[in-house]
Amino acid sequence: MVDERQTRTEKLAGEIADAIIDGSLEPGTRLDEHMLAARYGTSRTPVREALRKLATTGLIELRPRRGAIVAEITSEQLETLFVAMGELEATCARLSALSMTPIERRRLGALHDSMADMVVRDDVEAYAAANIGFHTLFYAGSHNPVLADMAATLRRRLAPFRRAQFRAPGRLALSHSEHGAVMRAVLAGDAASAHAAMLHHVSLVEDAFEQLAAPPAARRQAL
Amino acid sequence: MVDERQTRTEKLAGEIADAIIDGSLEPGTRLDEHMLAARYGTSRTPVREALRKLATTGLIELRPRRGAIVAEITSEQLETLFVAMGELEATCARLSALSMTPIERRRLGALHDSMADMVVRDDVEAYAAANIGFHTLFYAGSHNPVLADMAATLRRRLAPFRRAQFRAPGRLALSHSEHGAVMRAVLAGDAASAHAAMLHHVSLVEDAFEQLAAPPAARRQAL
DNA sequence: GACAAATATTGTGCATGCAATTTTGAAATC
DNA sequence: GATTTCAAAATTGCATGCACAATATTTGTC
Repeated sequence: MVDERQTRTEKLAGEIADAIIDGSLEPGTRLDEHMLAARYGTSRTPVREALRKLATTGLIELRPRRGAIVAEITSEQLETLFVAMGELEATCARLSALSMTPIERRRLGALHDSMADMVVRDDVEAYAAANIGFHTLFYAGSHNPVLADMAATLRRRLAPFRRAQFRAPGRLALSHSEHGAVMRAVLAGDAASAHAAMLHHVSLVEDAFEQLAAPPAARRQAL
Repeated sequence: MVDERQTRTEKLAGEIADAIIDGSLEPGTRLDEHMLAARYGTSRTPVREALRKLATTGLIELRPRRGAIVAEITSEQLETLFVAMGELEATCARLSALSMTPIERRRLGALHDSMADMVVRDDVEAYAAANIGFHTLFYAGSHNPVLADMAATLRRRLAPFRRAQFRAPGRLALSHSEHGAVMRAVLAGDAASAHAAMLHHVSLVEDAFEQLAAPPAARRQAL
């Protein structure tokens, strides 16, 4: 059997979070403690502790004595989350411009180059995966784990709403060109430009989301 | 009896957090579940749930199967937290410049004016209290509850390390003048300047902290 | 006397059970 | 037929107990 070093609570928190992010648990779903305990083959205690943890990330809503539900997000709150993520990413880019090491800068350039090929091949899958890596480089490059954590948590939380971000025609090339602007500013050590470029880049993603809006019905049917 | 609407878990989380922030529970202290349960007159279950919650804010460290301790912070981590808070505050100021309502702008001006009197009277207590209000105005003014929450949480977490921030001579006047710069940029709707001015302002606070550094011994004795 | 191994003890992780609150459903009234 | 009232069911909050892992202590050996 796999070396089971993490506690049931942690494993549960991860699995429930995944189920929410990949859409198996829709927003508004009641998270009955008995039901979850039965589904994952444990008692209610670790389920309760996992729910508390998820509640702090905002993924679920915990109402005292009234149980937990998968967080329902209004389009207004979604907008707020996207803005917050954009600002955090921009801040990470700003700090990256100031404090990335030469090795980190080289990695950034290499990744950006390899992504150019994916654009040419129109390989959406590969690009989407590499895109996460690209942004993660700035989290790390900020050399500030606190901000990096916040940004990563938000990105994860918004994942369900970004699935189709590269579907629209021309998105890949546009994204790559935006990446280039951010990268050049960071490599030049220009903090203000890096901030502005990243903010502009993530705003585009937000726009892409809005074009796909009215998602509740669409997402439900997608199950 | 007081209307006890919140659960024991929530109340416990609050009380333990307060104890950590006001210094009753020193960094490194082991948080024995039985001990806490006895001290607060409950069973271990709500204590455990409260500890999980505090762990996500970073106030305590939860090591699987090895119990919880009040987070020990290295000066490096503290630096990271101060930088993160500075960036978040600067971001809130930036957004405030873009989206504060006329009413919020008027309140900002009024508070800043009233703080001038406190500087003249050298009323450190009043100024410290008003200072929190001043910064809180930007959290609200960002019109982004997600960012506002993050900033407020960080400010709270750093509170123990900022107690003496206005002690040094001339600090009050300096702080007030910095506030003025931030305020003017925000009122002028100059996002970039607001960002820069706030970043500069909170960096000063960080410097003030560093002058008081080597805090472990000093803080212990202060109990 | 120092170090290693074995044992005892403490403390966490989790299961289970009970009390109290919330929710649901049905009956009764308007 | 709609609405209110009340009781039953379901569900959460919390307490308690047990098993196992981690730590402390003791014992034995070099």
